Amino acid sequence: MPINEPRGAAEQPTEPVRAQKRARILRAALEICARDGAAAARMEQIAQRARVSKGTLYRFFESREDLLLAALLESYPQSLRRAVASADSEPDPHVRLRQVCEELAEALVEQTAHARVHIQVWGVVAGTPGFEERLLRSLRTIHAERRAEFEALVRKGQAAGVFRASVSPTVVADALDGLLAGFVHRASFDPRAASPDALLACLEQLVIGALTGPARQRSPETSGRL
Amino acid sequence: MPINEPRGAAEQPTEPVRAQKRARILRAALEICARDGAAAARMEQIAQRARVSKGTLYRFFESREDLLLAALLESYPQSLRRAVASADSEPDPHVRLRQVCEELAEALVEQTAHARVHIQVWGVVAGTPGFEERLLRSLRTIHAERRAEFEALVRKGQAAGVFRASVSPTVVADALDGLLAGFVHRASFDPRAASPDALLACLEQLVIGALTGPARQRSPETSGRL
Amino acid sequence: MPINEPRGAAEQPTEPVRAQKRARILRAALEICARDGAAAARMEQIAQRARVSKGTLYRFFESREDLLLAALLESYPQSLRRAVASADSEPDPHVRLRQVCEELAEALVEQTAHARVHIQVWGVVAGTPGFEERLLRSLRTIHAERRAEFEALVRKGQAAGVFRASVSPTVVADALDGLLAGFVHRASFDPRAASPDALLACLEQLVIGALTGPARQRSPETSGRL
Amino acid sequence: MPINEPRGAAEQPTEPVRAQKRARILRAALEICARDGAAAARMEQIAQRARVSKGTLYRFFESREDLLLAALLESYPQSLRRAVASADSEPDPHVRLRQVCEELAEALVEQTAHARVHIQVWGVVAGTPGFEERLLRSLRTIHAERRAEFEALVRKGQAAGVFRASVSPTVVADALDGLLAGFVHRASFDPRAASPDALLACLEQLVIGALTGPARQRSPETSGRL
DNA sequence: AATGAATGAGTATTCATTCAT
DNA sequence: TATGAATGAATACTCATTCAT
Repeated sequence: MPINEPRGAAEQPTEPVRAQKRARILRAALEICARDGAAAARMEQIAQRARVSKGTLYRFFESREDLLLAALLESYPQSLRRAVASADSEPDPHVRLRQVCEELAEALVEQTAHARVHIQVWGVVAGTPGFEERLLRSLRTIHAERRAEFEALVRKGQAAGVFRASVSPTVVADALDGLLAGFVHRASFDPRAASPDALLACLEQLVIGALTGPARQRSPETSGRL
Repeated sequence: MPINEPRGAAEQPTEPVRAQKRARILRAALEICARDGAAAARMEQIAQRARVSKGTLYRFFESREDLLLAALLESYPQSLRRAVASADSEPDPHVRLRQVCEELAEALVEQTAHARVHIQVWGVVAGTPGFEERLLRSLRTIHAERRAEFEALVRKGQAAGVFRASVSPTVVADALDGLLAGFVHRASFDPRAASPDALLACLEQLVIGALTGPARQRSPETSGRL
Repeated sequence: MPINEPRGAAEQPTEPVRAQKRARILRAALEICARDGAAAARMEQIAQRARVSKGTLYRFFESREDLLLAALLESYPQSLRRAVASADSEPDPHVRLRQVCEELAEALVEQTAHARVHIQVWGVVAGTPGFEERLLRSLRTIHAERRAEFEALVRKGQAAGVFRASVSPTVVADALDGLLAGFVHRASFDPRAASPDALLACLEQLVIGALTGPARQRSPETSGRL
Repeated sequence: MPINEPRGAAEQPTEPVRAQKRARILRAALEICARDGAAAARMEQIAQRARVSKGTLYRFFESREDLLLAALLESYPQSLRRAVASADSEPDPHVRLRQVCEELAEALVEQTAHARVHIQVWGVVAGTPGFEERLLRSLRTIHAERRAEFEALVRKGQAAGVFRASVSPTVVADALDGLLAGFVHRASFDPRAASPDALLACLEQLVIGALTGPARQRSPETSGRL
């Protein structure tokens, strides 16, 4: 096999380098957007931060809009999906539901930081034909996937007979997604009030409560404290 | 004090004219932001639509940021507060809660339209020292007031003994506000999925359910009343 | 009448000022094109020379192409038409023909200076859709008018019986126009060889000769000297 | 000297390859200039069409101006000289003169196509010190050579006693060259009006007419031979 | 010698803001 | 007070040229 190495070696090193450069550019753009706002993100500044020249930016992205949108979208999935990406191996729906709620609360802070960039870039991309559509489509997909996961979780618990059948899985999924989105939104201008704890309390008292019954939210001795 | 009226009469007629002109400018700015995005809202265009000259704009607002922010903030309260401003006279907390939920669902569409402007203007104002802070402070106030109203409503029902005491009024207020904000956010890119009906279902099954008990929520004899 | 003056005076001064400014801009552009070439004519430079700001340029012309083309076209007619614009009152076709030939020879120098600008601007405008077509259409018109004048002159002389009827007026017009254009072209890179005298000799020996007969080009005693 | 061939054989094969590559580059440049205009001729595009890399271009030409100017100048002689390069063996000056006129008319179309490139490249080169001078010097030489050929033709005919001695050979040469240049110029924006036929008519009625006398030009017995 | 990725100087254009009228 | 002509700072993007491979 070492005999074949050289052939590929001549090209292989190129790709990682290119990918790294691209990643550096996107990270630079994201950092600047988060700090100064996307409207203030100059190509020159992004290039400097990524340690490339202005011209190089255009070897990777067609335009400023293209670059900023890529920076947003390629940072989105990780941030949003991580919320429900934890070990799916937990068999007990009760425990799993609780885990998911806690993960959502934990994700709040990170997502809030992202929300700022999201708004910034949306503002830049809005009105640019094609780009806004790409952004919207991407968001729809992400949220739809997240809701589908929530819904599957509820159905599994209902099938197992541990969650109330009277509550619609769709509604629960909408509520989980909606509460997270709402808290992210509010946290972007009022992080103190829209805290992870407050989100967790909502999820426990309303969502878990609806699925498991008000008296058994968690365990008798702790429910009173929440 | 009608007695004082005549005194100011010499200039009073001027004031309404000035106020009207200011309102015309703000309305023009808002319409253009809603249609083309704030980034595309040119001072020239705003002036034309408001039927004043470009120079006049600067007799009312210090800068473009100032004008756009004013257009956003002064349109905010109406849109947000209207959601809970309806007849507060309803004495029955059950009915009142239901009304509020329906009002929230109804407000969704209008608020979604406003969310677009909100994002646009935020993008413009972001990075302008002072202005962004004004925007955030204003948002905090609006949401705090809204949550206070929700909370008062819950407390009243609990005091009357018709709402469960085990649910925290704060949590319910957070959830109402959060669900609305989340649905508004999602509706801004997926209005079909984040429909008023879906929001209403969440509010009914989770919020009303938590306050009034799951058993009454769906039972034949009570569902009609809700 | 002085009573009416003030009314018009309030607006009238504006128009001349505007027209003067426009003319200043065009002259500045033309001078720079003639000296450095149109490709090197920067908007900044034109603005400085016209003593206006860069932004003002765009209040008069949509784009750089628009400005340069206007500078070329609005300087064209004068230069080209002057060649045959002299007193048309001369009744004797012989004398008139001779006058026209001398005028053409005199126009050579000025037109040659213009030819440089012409080439420069054409190079800039070429490839800009719409602008190149405007340039070509304008040129066609100018040359067609000039040839029509030449043709009319010949016909008049033939009708009077003083020019040979065997020579086609169209051909003479083509030749006059062609010789002038050819000499202008050559003079643009070899002004010494393509001199007004050389052009005049061509016109006399060939064109006048063809119309009036080889022996009588002018008068017996001078024909030998030419 | 075929004997010397082998010695250089080690590198000679390289030379043709190099020359071919150079020719490919020039042809590519010319084609692109003719189609899109010289201002739009990108080094990248020229390289692609010539099937070499951008870097290679600079092993043959110092700069873009150098390359475009070479493309223009090295295509010029062929185009211009071909007009009078045909069989010089014709002994009869009458026939030869007629041939040359017909060749000029035929050359018009091709030269007009070339004129476009000429203008384009001139526009690019103008203002670049040194290059513009090279262009002008080259043009002067080409036209001087052409006029010298015309002049020699006339002198030969006059020496043989078949052309009128009263017409200056220099003037005829100027007129032939001037008419061709003028028609080429005009054909570049009005190819319909400045047709080969129109040029031929001018040459026949004026130039040939002046040399052979108006009476013989159209008389039945000679017109067939012309 | 050949390649083509990287560079960065160079510029047309926009538009918020000013201020003479 | 209102106007809108004038201003000029600010910036995305291009492309000739270089040079490490």
